[in-house]
Amino acid sequence: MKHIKRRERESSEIRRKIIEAARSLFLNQGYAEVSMRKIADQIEYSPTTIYHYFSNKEAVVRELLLEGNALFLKALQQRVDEAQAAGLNALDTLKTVSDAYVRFGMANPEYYNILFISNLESVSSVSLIDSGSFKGFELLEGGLKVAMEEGGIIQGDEHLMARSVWSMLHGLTSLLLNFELPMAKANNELISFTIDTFFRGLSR
Amino acid sequence: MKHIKRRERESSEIRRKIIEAARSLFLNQGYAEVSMRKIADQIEYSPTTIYHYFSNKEAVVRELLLEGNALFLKALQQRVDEAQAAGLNALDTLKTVSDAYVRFGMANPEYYNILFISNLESVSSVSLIDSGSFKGFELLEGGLKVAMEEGGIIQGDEHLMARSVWSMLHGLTSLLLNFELPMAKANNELISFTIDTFFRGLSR
Amino acid sequence: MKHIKRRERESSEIRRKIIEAARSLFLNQGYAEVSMRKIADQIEYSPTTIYHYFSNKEAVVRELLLEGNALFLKALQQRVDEAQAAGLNALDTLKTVSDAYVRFGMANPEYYNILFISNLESVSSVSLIDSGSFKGFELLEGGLKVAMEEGGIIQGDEHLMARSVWSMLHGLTSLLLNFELPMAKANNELISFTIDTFFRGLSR
Amino acid sequence: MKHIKRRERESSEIRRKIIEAARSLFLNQGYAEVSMRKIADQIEYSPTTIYHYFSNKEAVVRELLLEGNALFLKALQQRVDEAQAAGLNALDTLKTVSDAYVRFGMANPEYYNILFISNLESVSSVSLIDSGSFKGFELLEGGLKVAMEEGGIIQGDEHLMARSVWSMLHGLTSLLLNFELPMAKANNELISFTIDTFFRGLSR
DNA sequence: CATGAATGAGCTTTCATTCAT
DNA sequence: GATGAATGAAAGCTCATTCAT
Repeated sequence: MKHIKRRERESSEIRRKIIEAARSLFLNQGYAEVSMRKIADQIEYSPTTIYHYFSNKEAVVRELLLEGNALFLKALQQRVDEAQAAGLNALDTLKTVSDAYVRFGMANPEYYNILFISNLESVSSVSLIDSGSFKGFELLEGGLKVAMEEGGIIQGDEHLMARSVWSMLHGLTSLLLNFELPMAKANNELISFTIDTFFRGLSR
Repeated sequence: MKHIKRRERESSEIRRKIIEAARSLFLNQGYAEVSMRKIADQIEYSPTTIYHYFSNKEAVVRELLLEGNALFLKALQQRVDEAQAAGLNALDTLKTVSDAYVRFGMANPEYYNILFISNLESVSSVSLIDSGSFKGFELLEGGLKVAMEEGGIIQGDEHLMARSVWSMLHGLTSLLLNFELPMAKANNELISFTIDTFFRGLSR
Repeated sequence: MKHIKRRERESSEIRRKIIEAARSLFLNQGYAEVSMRKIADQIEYSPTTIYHYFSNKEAVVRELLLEGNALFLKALQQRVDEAQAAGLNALDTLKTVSDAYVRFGMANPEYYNILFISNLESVSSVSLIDSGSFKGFELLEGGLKVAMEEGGIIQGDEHLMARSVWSMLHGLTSLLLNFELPMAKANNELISFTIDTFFRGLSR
Repeated sequence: MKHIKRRERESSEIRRKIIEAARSLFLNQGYAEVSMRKIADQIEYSPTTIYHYFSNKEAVVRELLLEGNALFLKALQQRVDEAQAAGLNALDTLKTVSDAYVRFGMANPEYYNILFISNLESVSSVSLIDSGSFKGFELLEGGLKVAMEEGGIIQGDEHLMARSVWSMLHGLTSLLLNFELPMAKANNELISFTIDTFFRGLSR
């Protein structure tokens, strides 16, 4: 029994190492640079070993994608829970969740890239319906609907609004991540200013 | 003399062909798929020939980048000129230029990708100061300053505001380009709604 | 004791499964496609398990070869027995055994390929003397000798004749198996015509 | 001009070397052993170089196949011509062409294997209609028809007969090539005996 | 008895690039 | 001005096999 447990753990450890390495390569060099060989080099195993744990390269990336999805959704959901615990209204909840979106991206640039920037067509087999981005979208849409009912924001098509909010958040995040413009100063300020401005535009 | 002239012209023609081919490959298959061999195949010259006109692959991409920059800036500037010809105030000018930004991205996805999405680190040698994005940024910043003076928008740090506007525009454009979410309906509606909302948030 | 018996039986079962899987891969995809991994996958055991029952890949193939040999010889012998039970003369016996040869090949293409087409040099360690092909050859030779004595066929070197008959049968079988020429029509007709013609040539 | 010629020749020389190497590997080790690397090693070029001359492995094998086809047909045709020059009747022509068939196989074992033993499905793109085997078959069929008309052989379906003759020849050749049975003695004797016997069976 | 772990060697193929001509 | 020749490096992947447990 112990034996089995140890084995399983070891198994998982290498699996972990593999996707950690993939994640790091992804972060530092982009998708094109994630190669089985480089992963193998990084974890100091032979390339063949990776094929023990993943059936091919796509499977590695898919795992990364799924993991990112889960973390992303968890981060959003957690902020929602906190907001509700604090008794925030729908509009303020939307704002704090928006903040959580951007924070997630900044804290997990590699995941954010995988999820929303790199166009991983090859891995599209991951069901969009189950994906964090889809669920996150629904969460956003739901929040907007409630905010409308509460009268915090203007009436309108919540679907359209959700796409609009998402655009703003995505732009904010991806510029922060990939374009450290020389004039970049206070990122925090930019984040709150942008979110505030946008939601002010939505307020009645 | 004539000879030389003809040669030069031919030279330029091939240069043209090369970057056109690169652009098309970029558009249709993504950066990773742009290879010297594929460019050569497409223009029906040998790979070696490309090295007559460009010292290496990076140089080809850089040229594309410069070209994209120029077109991008031109598109924005043109809209500014039209706005001024029409006697628009600063706020409305900003809005129509914002529209131009997104339209450029949609009309020139390959350039937009090269300029703002693909992280072409290798080509970072292109001076940012001269880049279209930088000039576009200044243009935006200037517009915001004037709008403040005109009283159309709230007072504040125009630099911060410019980054904020840019974020919104970039998010809008890149989501439109790379994430045709299944729920995508009316893109035009999304564009105008987002821009309007954001600038309403900036208005006093 | 029971334990051992059970184990042995299980052992044999897996041995069986292994060579069955190998045979099926051989048949469906050719020798090159028989890999230890694929066999393992097919029987749903780990590749390592195979090495419990066979020392290496060659051993698996050799087993297949031996099995094929046995079946082949059995098929021929059975037809001989039937012929004698029916009181056929030597010439007619030869003809019906020839038919059995071709039928065996068509009914067991994978074995026929292993035995007579694939050139399994690596497995040449199987003693030819014990092989079905050798025994089959002797059977053929013996039949020819008797037929000569009976006066059904011309006098001559029965060894040479046996090789000759074998050639004809092998050509017939292997063309039928591996070259379904578009003009292929009635295989049965071809078989009987060829055998009849050849033995008419041998008749006095 | 000289320059160009030399280049072309060199070009062809390497092409030659490549397919010679492939041919030799084919002969000595079988199709599975023909690898781009091994070819490259044998001709002492880098594997990449081969891709200058052939677009992929299949193209190399296809060239071999085409070449074999051509040589095969040429060998048969030549014997036909000789027979006609010598004024042979149709039956004797068939017999000498049969001999040529077997001689070709023995003289060019690698080609014979490629053409008629290895089942090169991947290369089936070579049109069967144009193939040497098909043309050779037609030649055989035609000869049989004439022989019937001349009264040298029995009346019958010349198509069936051609398949039958082909079977006999193929069996003879492939046994000679791939099964040097220990009892092998006089191959020449076997060849003529088998051909004679078969055609005696066909004679009226 | 059975297997998970691991590997070195090999596979076909594409890449950017250089060099001589 | 243009190219054919050539390559080293790297890609994703499969193979038979060994070893410790």
